Amino acid sequence: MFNSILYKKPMKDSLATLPGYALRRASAAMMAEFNQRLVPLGFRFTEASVLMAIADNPGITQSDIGRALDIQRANMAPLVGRLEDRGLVARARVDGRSHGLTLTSAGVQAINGVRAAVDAHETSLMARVPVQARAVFLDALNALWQEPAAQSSLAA
Amino acid sequence: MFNSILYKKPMKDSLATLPGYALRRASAAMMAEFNQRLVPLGFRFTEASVLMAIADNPGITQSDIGRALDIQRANMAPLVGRLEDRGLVARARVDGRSHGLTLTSAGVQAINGVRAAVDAHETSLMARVPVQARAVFLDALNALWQEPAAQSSLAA
DNA sequence: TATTGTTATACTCTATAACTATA
DNA sequence: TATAGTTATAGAGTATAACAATA
Repeated sequence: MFNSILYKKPMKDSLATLPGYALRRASAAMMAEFNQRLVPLGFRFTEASVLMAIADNPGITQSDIGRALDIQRANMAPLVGRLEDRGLVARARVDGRSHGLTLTSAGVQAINGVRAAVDAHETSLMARVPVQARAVFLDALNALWQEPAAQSSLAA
Repeated sequence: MFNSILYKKPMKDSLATLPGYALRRASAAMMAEFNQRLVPLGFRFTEASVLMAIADNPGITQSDIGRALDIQRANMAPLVGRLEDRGLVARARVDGRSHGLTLTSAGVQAINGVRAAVDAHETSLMARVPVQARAVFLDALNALWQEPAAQSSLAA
């Protein structure tokens, strides 16, 4: 059995020809790689994305972040709470019910590390995309979640 | 506030220009849509993918499926257990420790429904991909998880 | 020694319901 | 009535460690 790997007949894998399956595997692989980059920074993916949203939009509310990033309000609460406990984010009441979020100075330092990790990750990712696909790859991905599903998508 | 939506200034969203972020959002959106298609069939995504792997490779073992689909051995046990309890999959000892998996007749019927859902989903997905991207989209996605990461990918 | 299947366990993300206080 | 934030809870996917049986 010294060569069990070489002699093992390859399994049929009809899943690999399906764009939907490939999309999920690609996303999972890239998320795993990106999360490894975030480990030394002490962040998880959702925390990093929320920090970036606040850095881009100082004073934004939790609900607006949730709508933009597709994170439930209920899940934003403990997430922002952790960032506040770490001294990275400050809440300031906008009106009686809304909190405007801003980065503290420690938060600004943290976002710099996050952006470096993001840049490295995006470079690594695009390097694996075939050259002839690079110009259209981002638009194709964005079309899948930004465009409304075609009419009667569930009946297509 | 009758027009709060119209007058709400659009937030800056630097995430939307990142292929890695777009990949995750696209995958999440497509998974949500596909899972909705599977609800009436009574399956979850991982169950459907395992059924397809067995249909393509009768007699395959749990460990081989796990390696092909990137599912941990430990997580295959309860997953296959559920399919067996529903009478869709049969286990037959290959040797003292391996079980070869095959579909029962009920499993064959189930896989037909799964394949119909998959076909509808893939059609709906590709319809949203810009025409000029379709020829290269699948290869780009597969490159992201099938190709080994570039050397020193975490330092790139 | 390595592999298969298994159990137990834990973490992350996600989803819903319900509550308060405010608009 | 609708919205913001919160709490509690549950489901699904994923990850590691450990074990017995077998190769």
